[in-house]
Amino acid sequence: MLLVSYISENKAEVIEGLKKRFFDEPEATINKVLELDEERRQTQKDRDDAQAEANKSAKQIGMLMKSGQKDEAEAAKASAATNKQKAKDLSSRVSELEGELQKLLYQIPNIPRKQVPVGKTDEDNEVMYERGEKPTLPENAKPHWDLIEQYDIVDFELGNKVTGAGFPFYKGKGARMQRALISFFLDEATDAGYMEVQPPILINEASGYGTGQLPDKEGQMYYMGADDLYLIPTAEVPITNMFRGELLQENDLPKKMAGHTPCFRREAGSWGAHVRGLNRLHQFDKVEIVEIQKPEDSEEAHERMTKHVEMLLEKLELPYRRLLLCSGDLGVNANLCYDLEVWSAAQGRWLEVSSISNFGNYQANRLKLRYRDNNKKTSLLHTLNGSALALPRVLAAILENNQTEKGIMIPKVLQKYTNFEVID
RNA sequence: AGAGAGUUGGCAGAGUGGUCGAAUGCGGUGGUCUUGAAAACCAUUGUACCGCGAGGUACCGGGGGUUCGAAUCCCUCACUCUCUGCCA
Repeated sequence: MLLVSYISENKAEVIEGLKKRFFDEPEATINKVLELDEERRQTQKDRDDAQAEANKSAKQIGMLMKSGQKDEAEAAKASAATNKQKAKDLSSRVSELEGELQKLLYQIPNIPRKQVPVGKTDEDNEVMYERGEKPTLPENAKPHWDLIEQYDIVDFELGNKVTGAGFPFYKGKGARMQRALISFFLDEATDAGYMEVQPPILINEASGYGTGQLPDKEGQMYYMGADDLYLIPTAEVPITNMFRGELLQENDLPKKMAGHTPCFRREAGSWGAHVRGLNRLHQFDKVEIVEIQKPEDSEEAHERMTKHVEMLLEKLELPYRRLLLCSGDLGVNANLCYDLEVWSAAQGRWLEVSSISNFGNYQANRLKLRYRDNNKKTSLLHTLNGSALALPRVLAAILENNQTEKGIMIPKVLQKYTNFEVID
């Protein structure tokens, strides 16, 4: 969430940013925030004063009791009680105001950076560039959902029986491909300086609020009511929350972590066109990279992370393009986001395989994630993350793009992980 | 899962109703001394909110309660440890 101090110091810019996002009634909302904050401050001041009085009386009573002046002590109790009641009333008013303010702040998205193009849907995203050569497919080329059946490497029917739609089994060379991709991605991340972590895949409510999945995306997560835990939609949640509430030292920065987890998404209401095969699943595997950076370094880190993911796609010999997300498609927590899409030759369309986001201090403010610089000043940190990479669509593209009469050719870089060169 | 014991500042560890934001030790920072270092000595050393400031307020696992006054008493939740049980 945004800092109230930031909102009040950059009111015009914030309203402008919200308009860019097509946010409803930006002026009214921002004014309400500032009003609530003003009232909260005043009420808290009154409360503190009343409490100070009460504390003073309590000390006096203590001394009177000690020196045996019981009557005076009894008299003082009356006025202490009045102040105490007053402080109590004001306290609950402060909590009320804080609650209202926070609720409002949770609804306000991050402010898009200047370079973010204005647009409402993914069609308005800006294609920055394309890399790699689109393959020429044989005449009888098939989409991946046919290929996985032909080679019996992913089984949706089995998944339907055991769990339900969107939970496929990977079998034989298909399963081995998954393991190969995970190892490859993690090895590359480790080489790039990320610490490998294996986080829990269930998270508590506080973590959900910390990275912003709660409250707004509650319906997208699987919820385990018996234990009040959520299945993670992405490793971003547990990994970033490693640092929730921490005060780091400048010399410990940056923090760079990479982790592989299954990811779970209910995708409520979003089933329909374009979701055949591996294009959209309820459970999928992903390697995620997360960075905690000083504010002045986050922009450079964002670019470096994106380059890292592009390098992965290049090594896998997949044609890709880089998109600058428009204001309407940008996630609420992010101020800048690049998507990487791979060319899925038989489907003849681009598939999103990675989103690399810079959240500025928006998440850090929720997380209370700060650092103390070498001048002893504490400030909020910046958080970033990106998929490096999401597996099913990468697999789909490899299957489609590399299909030949002899079978599916495995990219060279993966062969040492698969121990086979072709799926046939 | 059952029984018991715990949770205090960066760490260790006192404190069982009043001037306790909290002894003491270690660690950290600054200084004295030294050619330099160590040792010793001196000083300093939590976070957040409000306030121009002086200063005020809150925080001793979380939440609630009793009391004029709570780290200290009560309730509740979470977590940790020990023993027993179960288990990859």
